[in-house]
Amino acid sequence: MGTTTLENMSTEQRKRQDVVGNSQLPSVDEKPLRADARRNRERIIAVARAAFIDEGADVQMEEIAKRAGLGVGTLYRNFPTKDALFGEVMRDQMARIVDALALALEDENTDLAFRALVLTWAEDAAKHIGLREMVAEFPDATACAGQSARYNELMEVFLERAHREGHIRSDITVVDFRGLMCGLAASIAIGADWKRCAEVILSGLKPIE
Amino acid sequence: MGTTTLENMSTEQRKRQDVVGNSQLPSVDEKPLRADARRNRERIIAVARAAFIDEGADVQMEEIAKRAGLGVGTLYRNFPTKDALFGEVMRDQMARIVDALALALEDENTDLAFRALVLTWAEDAAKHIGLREMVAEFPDATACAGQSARYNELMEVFLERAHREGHIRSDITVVDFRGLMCGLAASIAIGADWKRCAEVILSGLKPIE
Amino acid sequence: MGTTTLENMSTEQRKRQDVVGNSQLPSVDEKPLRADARRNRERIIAVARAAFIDEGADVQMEEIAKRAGLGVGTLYRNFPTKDALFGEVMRDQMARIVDALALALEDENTDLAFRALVLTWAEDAAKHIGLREMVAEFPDATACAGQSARYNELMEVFLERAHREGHIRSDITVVDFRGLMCGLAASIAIGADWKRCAEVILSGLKPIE
Amino acid sequence: MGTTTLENMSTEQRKRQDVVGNSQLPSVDEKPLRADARRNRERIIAVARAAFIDEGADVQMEEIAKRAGLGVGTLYRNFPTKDALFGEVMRDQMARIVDALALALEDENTDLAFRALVLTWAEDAAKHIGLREMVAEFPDATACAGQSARYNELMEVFLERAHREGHIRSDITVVDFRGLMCGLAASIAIGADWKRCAEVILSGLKPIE
DNA sequence: GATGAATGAGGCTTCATTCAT
DNA sequence: CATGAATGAAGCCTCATTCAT
Repeated sequence: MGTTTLENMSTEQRKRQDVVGNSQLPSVDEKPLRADARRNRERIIAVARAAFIDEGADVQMEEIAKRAGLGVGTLYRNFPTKDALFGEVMRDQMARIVDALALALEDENTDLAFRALVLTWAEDAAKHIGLREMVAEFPDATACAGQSARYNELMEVFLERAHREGHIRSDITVVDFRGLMCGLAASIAIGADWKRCAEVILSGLKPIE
Repeated sequence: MGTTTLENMSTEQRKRQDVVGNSQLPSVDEKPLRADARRNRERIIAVARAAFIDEGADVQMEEIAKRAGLGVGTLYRNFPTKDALFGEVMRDQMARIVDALALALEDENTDLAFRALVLTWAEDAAKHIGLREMVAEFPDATACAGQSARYNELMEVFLERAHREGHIRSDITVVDFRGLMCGLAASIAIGADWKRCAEVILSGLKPIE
Repeated sequence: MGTTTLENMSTEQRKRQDVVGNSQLPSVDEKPLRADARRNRERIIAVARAAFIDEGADVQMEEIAKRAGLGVGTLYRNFPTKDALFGEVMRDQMARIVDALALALEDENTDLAFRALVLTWAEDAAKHIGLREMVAEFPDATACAGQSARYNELMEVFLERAHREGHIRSDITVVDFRGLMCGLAASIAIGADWKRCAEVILSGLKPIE
Repeated sequence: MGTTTLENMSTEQRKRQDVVGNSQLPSVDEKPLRADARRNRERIIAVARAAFIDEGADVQMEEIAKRAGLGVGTLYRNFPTKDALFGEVMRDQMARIVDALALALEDENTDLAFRALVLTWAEDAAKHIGLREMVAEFPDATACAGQSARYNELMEVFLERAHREGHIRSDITVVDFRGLMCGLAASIAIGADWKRCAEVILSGLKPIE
């Protein structure tokens, strides 16, 4: 009792915020009207993100350009290298994750918010098997050091609060948690059930009474 | 009671069997003795395994050849393609894992044996970050379908027994467990602490009282 | 009478259509003008054709690229594999041969047209010793199955007409004729005189009175 | 009348001498008895000849060694390079051809002997499609310059006699004839009927009345 | 000598990146 | 600025040849 289980998912569902978000790409149809150079950049990121989180980092630049309805040259005008693009996409993805985290922090029901955060992540990871690879490279990416730092700060607070409230073990660090989330994605990518794996992690994070 | 914790690791340690094993490569110095035509094949596997489990699948054939003190041709004499070599290494690695599992099954203390299995895996994964990639490809590898099937059988028994004895939840499937182990490796590869992550998984696998 | 001999070649010459055609490659000097993205493809084919019909199929892709003043990548952008390029060149060459055949069919003087066809082929084969190898692979090439079929149809008609008019033996099939032309090229490639060999074939094809 | 046609093949058959000969390879079973180092060389040539005339020059050295029941090293002990082996096989093959020619020269019925020579060659070429490639390289092979020269001498005589007796045209040189034979093999290799093609050549070689 | 494992130059192909239009 | 054709380094693989046993 007090423990949130899979049974009351409907309640939890309301709280979740998809860390992947809508993939409403800016439509290609609109003829290159003048000031949408900015649009292009966002369009590229959107397309690249979709490609990278769905298929992993080895999607080719030509392919991304094609899907964006652009030439490769335009990709390279916006991002000097593939790594830079991947980095930018990581930043974008990280921003969503940080946003979701920030939102979760506002929830006064720490336990429920924490559960929702992990479950949403698992569900997203089930839909986008490339997510694991992307989050696996976060630590190395100087590109999104800022986002990463903010994530760490927020998660630090979140973990601390959750611990204080008795929801999770005290020894888990932010790095551990990030690792576990990456691991969760890896489990799911291999074919494991996202709900059960998420429950194992969630359950395993609880304090040992 | 019954719960094995991190405190009595020294006891557990005795029980573990390294699933990676000693990497004592036959030294290169010894002049190519005649009868070790066979040795060479094993040498290649050993070197390739070291390379693949330490750095992942994209180590180049030339590099493996160099490390083995051989020309690429020799690699290709023994394995028709890079995939074949990788597959063989997977089979080799899988064999160790299956052996460790079989040994664990012989232990009458199911709980302890289970713990040891997971902890050893975590420790290995910490030392060899390429392991995640390798195990992630097991399911697809026809090369080691046999090993994989045997793993599933044994683990099925193990999980069933552990469940019956009240050590783990009942809903976890073999696929889930394999996924969790792969995920554990992924967590660790990102920099999370292997012991803590393993404990989270182990703890999370316990039945919900 | 009716028999055309080597003596009145000048007359025949007018009727012939070179099945190899002018090898006027677009000069390399002209700076890569924009609109000749299409030109480049043709340039590649032209260069590759020159290489293949002069030296055979084992000219390297790098070599062809170099001669075309291009990088290998450009070759592969236009043709996915070397076989595809060779196939395209075959199609191109076959088209010329079929065109020459179609033209010959329009000539009301069947005998003369037939002679001219064979003689032109012999002369071409003398200039391009790789032609034999190329025509030898026509039958297997799915790439130019259409051209090949059309050749067969036309030649069937041609042979039938020539036979009906009493110019060639009745037992010769289209396959035989193609074989003989390939053989003619082989004879010439070895150093035999193209005119004499062609005359032997032509004479041998006449009906046995 | 006087003209030999396909109808009386049985008569011709008696006169022919297979220029390919029996492929009775020295049996492998006999344990390396002492003085058969010599045997090995002949065995290699026999096996290599079978391989080359059946499949062409790109049969691999390993393959030939395997078929000969030997190691590659032994091949290379006997022949320094693949070209040397191929050259030796050419010499061997050429020897058979020269022998057949010499035998044909002994026949007082020049016309019949000539026909038989060509027909046998065509039949052999139909059975061994690699023959074309081999004879195509005779001219370049210094290895069998002697055989080649002898062939030329004998054929010179043969052609001269045949011409004198009114069986063949006067303008055909030995090089032409060799070319035509190579071409005949090429025709056949492509799928043309060996008999009809041979008849075309034979008929074409007759003097123009 | 015989053996066959080892060698490595050379060929085909890919794909991130550059650059002329 | 956008485009996409061109580039070429780098990776996989083959096979004639060498060499240790």
